[in-house]
Amino acid sequence: MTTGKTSGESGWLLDAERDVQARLGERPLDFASLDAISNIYRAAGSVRRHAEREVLAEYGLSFGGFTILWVLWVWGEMETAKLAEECSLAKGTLTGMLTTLEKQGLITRSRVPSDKRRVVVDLTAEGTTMIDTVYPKFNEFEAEMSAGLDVAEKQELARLLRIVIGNATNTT
Amino acid sequence: MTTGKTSGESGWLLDAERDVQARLGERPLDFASLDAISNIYRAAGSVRRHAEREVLAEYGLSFGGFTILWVLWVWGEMETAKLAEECSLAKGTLTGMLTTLEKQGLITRSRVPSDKRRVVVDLTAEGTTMIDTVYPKFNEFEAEMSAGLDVAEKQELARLLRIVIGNATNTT
DNA sequence: TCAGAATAATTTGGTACCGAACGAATTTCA
DNA sequence: TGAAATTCGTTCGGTACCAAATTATTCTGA
Repeated sequence: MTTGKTSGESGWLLDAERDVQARLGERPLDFASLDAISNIYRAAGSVRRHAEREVLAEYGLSFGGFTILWVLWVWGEMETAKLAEECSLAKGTLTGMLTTLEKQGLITRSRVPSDKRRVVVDLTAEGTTMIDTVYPKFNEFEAEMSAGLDVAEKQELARLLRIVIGNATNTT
Repeated sequence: MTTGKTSGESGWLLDAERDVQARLGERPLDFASLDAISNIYRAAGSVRRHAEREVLAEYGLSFGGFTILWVLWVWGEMETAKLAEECSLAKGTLTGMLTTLEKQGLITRSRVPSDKRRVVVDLTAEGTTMIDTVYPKFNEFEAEMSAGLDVAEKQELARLLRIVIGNATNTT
């Protein structure tokens, strides 16, 4: 059993870190990296689920769908290959999600006349209204998720993560 | 096109932040929070995909399956409710993944004699061998993912993320 | 004691997501 | 030119994942 620290998920990591140390203490493992990296997907999962439940569900949007809308909103119409890259999605996945968003009337697909293999995606008026409405709420949510960090700490967190992202994307 | 900031993904958010600001005009958004939080799921996605492709695929493990094995390895046998919580999985999801791992011969399920509703999960010998083999490689991978950060920075990253995790799990 | 409430895992129905295979359109170069 | 290679988006098969409904077991109280 886990012993200590009563509570749910927030006490979890402290226990985990202690227990891993106990279990694996003699082995030549890099605990600092373990701690840093494993917390990344833990945090991402918690934040994502929380966002879907508390912010996005009300509008019928998945996290991925929201991201697509957001990217189009910020950068304007975009071809699918570029869009998939910006959203960190496999292109096959994007196809399905675009179909969903299209059915919801939030985006349009149109083939490029000069190269009919290519498809350009853009927000509809409804899509624009949607993201206009949702994003401010989402940003409030982001602020809640980073409560307890001052601005310098938020910037530091973003900077450190940017280095990790670089490591994960540049090295094959 | 993405324009600015030299290279690929590390400059991405700076562009996005600038573009969002332009798009939203004078609206009072919290850009520091946006930057910090959005980088979390970006990093998590990159790291996760990279782990599945470069480390786990060779052993036929999904990221979630690996996590289950790891938790059992560190803490020993566990009831499913606890296991689901530790792995941040819905209990229905866990059921399916346990079935997969059971077919692979890596874990066993057994009902608790004193309460036959409950199920205890444990590693088989094969499961133990598997995680014994895989985890050191996974830890190497974690070190690669945090290359460029010194120990203090890794600890700081972990600390900041722990605060976010607390925010995402405590407030419902 | 025994019917209903509570609790545990599983099943169900649906989306998201990936990698690989596919087919259509375009480019290359003999 | 025109056939082969390349480059698109989509389709396909499969896993992962969630929320809600279901089934099996245990607990509760009149």
